[in-house]
Amino acid sequence: MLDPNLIREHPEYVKEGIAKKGANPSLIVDFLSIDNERKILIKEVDGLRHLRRNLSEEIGLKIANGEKPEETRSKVRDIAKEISDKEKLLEEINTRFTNILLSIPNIPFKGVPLGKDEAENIVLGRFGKKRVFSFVPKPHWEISENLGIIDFKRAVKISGPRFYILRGMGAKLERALISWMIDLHTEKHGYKEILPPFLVNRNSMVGTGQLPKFEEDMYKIEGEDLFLDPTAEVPVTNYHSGEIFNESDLPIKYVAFTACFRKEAGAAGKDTRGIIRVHQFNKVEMVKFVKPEESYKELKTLLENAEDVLKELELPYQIKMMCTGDLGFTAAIKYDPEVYMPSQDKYVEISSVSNFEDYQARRANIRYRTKDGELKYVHTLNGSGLAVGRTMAAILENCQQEDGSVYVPNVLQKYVGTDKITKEV
RNA sequence: GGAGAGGUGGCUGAGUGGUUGAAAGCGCCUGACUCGAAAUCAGGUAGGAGGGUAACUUUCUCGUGGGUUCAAAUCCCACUCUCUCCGCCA
Repeated sequence: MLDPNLIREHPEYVKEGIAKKGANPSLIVDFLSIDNERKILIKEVDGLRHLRRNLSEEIGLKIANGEKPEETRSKVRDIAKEISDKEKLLEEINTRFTNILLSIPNIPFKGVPLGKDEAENIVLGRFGKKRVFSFVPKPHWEISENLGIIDFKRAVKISGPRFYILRGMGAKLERALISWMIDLHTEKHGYKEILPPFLVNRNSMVGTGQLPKFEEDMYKIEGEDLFLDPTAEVPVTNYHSGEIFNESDLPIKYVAFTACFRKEAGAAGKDTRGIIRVHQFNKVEMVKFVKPEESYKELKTLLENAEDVLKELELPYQIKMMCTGDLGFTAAIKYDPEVYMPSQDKYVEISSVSNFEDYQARRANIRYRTKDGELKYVHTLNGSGLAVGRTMAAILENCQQEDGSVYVPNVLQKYVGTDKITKEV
């Protein structure tokens, strides 16, 4: 959430900021009026509590002195009644206060280009060499079905649409990608590996900003306070919720593999074939907790770490910078590395690297103590490194051969145990 | 799932109705001593929300929520989590 003081002191700035994301600036007007009401009520309640306390102590003294406290006692009884009435009002207003704070999105970083939606995102650069094909490259779903390494039909039977089953070398390639990516980030980039639960509670989902606003996109366990991870960002960021670091502990860098579960509620008809948009996919995610003054430096290396995966796999990619309208609810800035898919001659999002500044840290209450003893919110960042299913799709398409086989990128051969995937039964 | 025990500050651990947001110890910070360090001595050391430029001040928080009472860390109820034993189970 945003700093309430920032909203109080610079309401116009905040209004403009959230308007760039397409949020309604009237949220800020509402917030300020609730805030005002709340402060008045707090003052009243605090005053009454103070009075009650003093009179109660008086009663104690009177009893000790052998005096009769009845008169004071009935006075306090009346005050207590008044307090409990006002407390109910305060509780109500506190709920409204929190709810509105939770529904105000983060403000874009000043360098983020203004834009309404994904059409106005900016390509910052293209990297890697696109292969010249001597044949018409096939889409990954054809390649994989021909090879017998992905089964789409039976996935529908046992689960439903937007699921898929990996078999044989398909399954092994997926496993290899996960292991290799984690090893790359732990050994080369200095991240600590975490394997978190795939189910998290509501509080965690609120902490990272998935809830309360995007509940319809999340899978919920019926009758329990549990949701399926939409991304490892949720368990890993909340790993430190409510905690206070020492300044010397920062930065903290984690890499985590989880399966990710998404309803894809608003995506009807989009990417219906293949493994690009599915309800369950594997992802390796990097998460950082850093000092505010270092967060943009850390963002840069985070992006480099994500790009490194693509570089080592020798996959052509581009970096897109999200415009204000496509940043999402919680991010202040976001870069999307996109991998080249030959069959469509298009770049497809394969990672997403964001700085949330202190927005998630406030929600999840993650702070650190400076050398001077001051408490401050950390900045949180995360980036996929990478979405494993989409990486597999990219490998299948970019590394396909005319005979239908697929060569395995150098760095993976050790993990897969072969340099070539051929048709299997 | 059944039975029992227990949740107090960074940690250990006192506290069973009235200046207790909380003794003591450890840890940490500052100062003194020291060439420096250790030891020792003195002092400081939870968080949230209001108010105040600030010093400071009011209030809330002893797992969570409710109740009793003029007054609750302390009494009552519910829930929750942890630990031990039994059962079940990958």
